[in-house]
Amino acid sequence: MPKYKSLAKDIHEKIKNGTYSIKLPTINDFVCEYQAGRNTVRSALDILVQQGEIHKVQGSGYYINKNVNSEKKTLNISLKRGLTGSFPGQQIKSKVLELSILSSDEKLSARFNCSVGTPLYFVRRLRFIDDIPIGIENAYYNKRFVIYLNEEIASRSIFYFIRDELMLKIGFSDEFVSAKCLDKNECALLNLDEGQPGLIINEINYLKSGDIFNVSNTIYNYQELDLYFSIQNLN
Amino acid sequence: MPKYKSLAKDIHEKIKNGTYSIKLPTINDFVCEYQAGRNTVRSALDILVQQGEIHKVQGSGYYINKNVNSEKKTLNISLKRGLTGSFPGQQIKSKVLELSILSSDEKLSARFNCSVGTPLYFVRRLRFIDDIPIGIENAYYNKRFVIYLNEEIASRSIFYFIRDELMLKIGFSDEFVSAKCLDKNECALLNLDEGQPGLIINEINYLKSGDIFNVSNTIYNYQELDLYFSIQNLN
DNA sequence: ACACATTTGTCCGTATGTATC
DNA sequence: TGATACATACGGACAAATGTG
Repeated sequence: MPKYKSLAKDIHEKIKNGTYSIKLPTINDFVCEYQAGRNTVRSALDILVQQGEIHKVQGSGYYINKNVNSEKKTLNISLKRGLTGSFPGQQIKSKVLELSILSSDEKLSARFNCSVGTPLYFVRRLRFIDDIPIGIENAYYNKRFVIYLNEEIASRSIFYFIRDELMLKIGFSDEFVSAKCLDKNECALLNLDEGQPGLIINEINYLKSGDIFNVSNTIYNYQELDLYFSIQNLN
Repeated sequence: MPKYKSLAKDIHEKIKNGTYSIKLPTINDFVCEYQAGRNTVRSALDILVQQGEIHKVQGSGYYINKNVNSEKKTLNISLKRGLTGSFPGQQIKSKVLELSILSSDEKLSARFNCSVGTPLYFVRRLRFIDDIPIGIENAYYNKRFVIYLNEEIASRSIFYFIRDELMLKIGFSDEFVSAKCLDKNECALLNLDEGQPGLIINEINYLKSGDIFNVSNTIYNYQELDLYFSIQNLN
């Protein structure tokens, strides 16, 4: 792990520990503490800025963000850790509704940027946080990269399997968020009355190589979950 | 404007022009072309990466992202330009449903991180793209920073007014996305049948100073709009 | 399979600009 | 006004990944 990432991790831990109250030490303080260069410390802090954990004010310093409390659970999507990594204290379970291998058709190939006929895994899961149904995930994985999957893996964390077992290097993702009216079956799975809405995320996940390894559509339970992310103005 | 931002702007224009096909010139090419340092060019390209316009592959180069086409209009929220800046070709109109000054209560003060009684503008607008009702925006502005507003300004772009006339420096924002069932009135405003859902964004907007100048809740027309953003994996 | 060139990633140091306090 | 702290910009060295032959 590069130095700036391990710095970011360490500073993140200290923030969670309550080591700092509101204001972080200055860059120079960190430079001394960690025996690192200024730019390295800046890179580390920028990670935490991107993740919505802190913000910076020129001429003043770095400050810990207050977290706005919602009645619902809040999924910080910029963390890119999947449910399992996003709710560490809580019990994440997944009921595998379907797991199959199929051939990519025209439409999927367009999304995957692969040729028609490419073998894909299809996984449909009902996901729970502390036994509350939180989302219905329909995911396709390009078998060229995700060479193996089974029900046991899918019932735990596909994300960790891909990252830590298959050792794939996850790069970036395109996220499309929308809403829709759910059908009878979807409502039943999420324990919702008929005609209720769902919060939809369509995701295209890329490896660091730029290849797409996963395309998914997840219907989240709007009564239980909020999405959160922080945006830095680049104008 | 700093050099890396003007570089980013220039490269962005060239991408839109079709100057490059898929792969961008190398960093070194840009270093020569713009007489800039390597890190400056990297900073410029990183802006475009953040905005989901390009991606990079170590050892290989920078590549233009394919844009996935949706049937709906797509709002790239990481651009932080408001509707007016996000749909440049199209006609943005806003019908001001309410504009008033009020005193911050307990709940608003918690969100604004200000004391109870602080004067706030409240603006409720129905927003249109090419005469299609696209969203209902309920926004509060801290009068301490947004010292003036009127209906004429609100019917155009509050965002540009704040940035270009009031010269406030917009920093970052917290975004909370959810869905809900709309009530009769909300559906009527958005030309939806009763009982239809809405895509909700709750926003807290900060200045570069770290002060909150705006808190808003917008109900988007789920039939017309998708949200888009790109996420870089920082693990 | 291997070596090599290319290209991006990380890290350091330094100087100067700009905003805050 | 001066001191502090972050922002921008440049240059150089080496690491790591990719692509080629």
